[in-house]
Amino acid sequence: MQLTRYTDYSLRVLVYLGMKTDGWATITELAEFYAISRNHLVKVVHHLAQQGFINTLRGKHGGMALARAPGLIGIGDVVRRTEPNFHIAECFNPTADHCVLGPNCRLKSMLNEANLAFLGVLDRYTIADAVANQGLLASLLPGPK
Amino acid sequence: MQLTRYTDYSLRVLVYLGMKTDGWATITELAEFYAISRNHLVKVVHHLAQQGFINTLRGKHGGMALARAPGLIGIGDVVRRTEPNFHIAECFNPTADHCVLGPNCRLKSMLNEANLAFLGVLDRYTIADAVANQGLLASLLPGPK
DNA sequence: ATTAAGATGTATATAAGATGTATCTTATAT
DNA sequence: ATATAAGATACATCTTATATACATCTTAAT
Repeated sequence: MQLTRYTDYSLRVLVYLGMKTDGWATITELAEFYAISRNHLVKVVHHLAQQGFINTLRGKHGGMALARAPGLIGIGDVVRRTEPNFHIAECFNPTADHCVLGPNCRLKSMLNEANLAFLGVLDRYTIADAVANQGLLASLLPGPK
Repeated sequence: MQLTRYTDYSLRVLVYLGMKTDGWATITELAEFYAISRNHLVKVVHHLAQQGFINTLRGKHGGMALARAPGLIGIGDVVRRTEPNFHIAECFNPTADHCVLGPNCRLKSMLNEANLAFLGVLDRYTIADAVANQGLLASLLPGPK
């Protein structure tokens, strides 16, 4: 059981932005910092902007910043809007479900409850919580331009 | 976020065995009932036997049965022992972790807490709970030989 | 001895996910 | 105005995890 790297990267982008004192960054800067594919990050950033988590600006001196204070961005919310699906078992996916047990099986409701518990925990935290020890993290960042 | 089909099938095998009044079944019977790959099921069954959830018998009139009463087989236990990993994010996998934030990031502990909550819910249920409406399920089964 | 069942190891196919390439659009500094 | 630095978008490809298939071995009942 794992989240996609897409979701992982989404969270990391938001954490990074929460870490920066000026809150402003470019995709290239992020890709270099985390040493991950810039091309992939482009899509992550684009999606985060579509979902309203960040604001982006094209053109010279463009970049991105959090759209709200870090304390107002819930981790559960990010995961829910980023993870492609929560088809814990086959029966969660209407277009792929072939299980003959159907509604007679109680596994589905158990797994659903577990999934909600998972997200419920994440709903108790925000990006601000993830960045709590800002001092240490800041030391990893490149200095001010 | 989803469990592997391997885990899904493992649960279905146990549910099926819990459903049958005599508690005895063969791989072929299971593969036909669920209309899934027999070859894949072979491995699922083998693993369930290794983990002590079922007893198997080779040879003529062989097959499998639950090793304990359905009420003593916890769903969480099955999922934990069947799902190949719980690497919720990259940083959970020691051999693949490249994230520069390392221990300075609090996302990991949040995600871990969420994962434990997920399994915690499943720990409250057993195979017996999954089979609760035995009457309905029994009607789906082939009649006594 | 034969047969029906599971055990085991290896190989292959499939699908999802991650990444790469190319091109387009927008903003702004000069 | 124009050049340039950024993000936006579409498409192609590579990689890997997962699922499935195949072949052979082992065991037990008849």
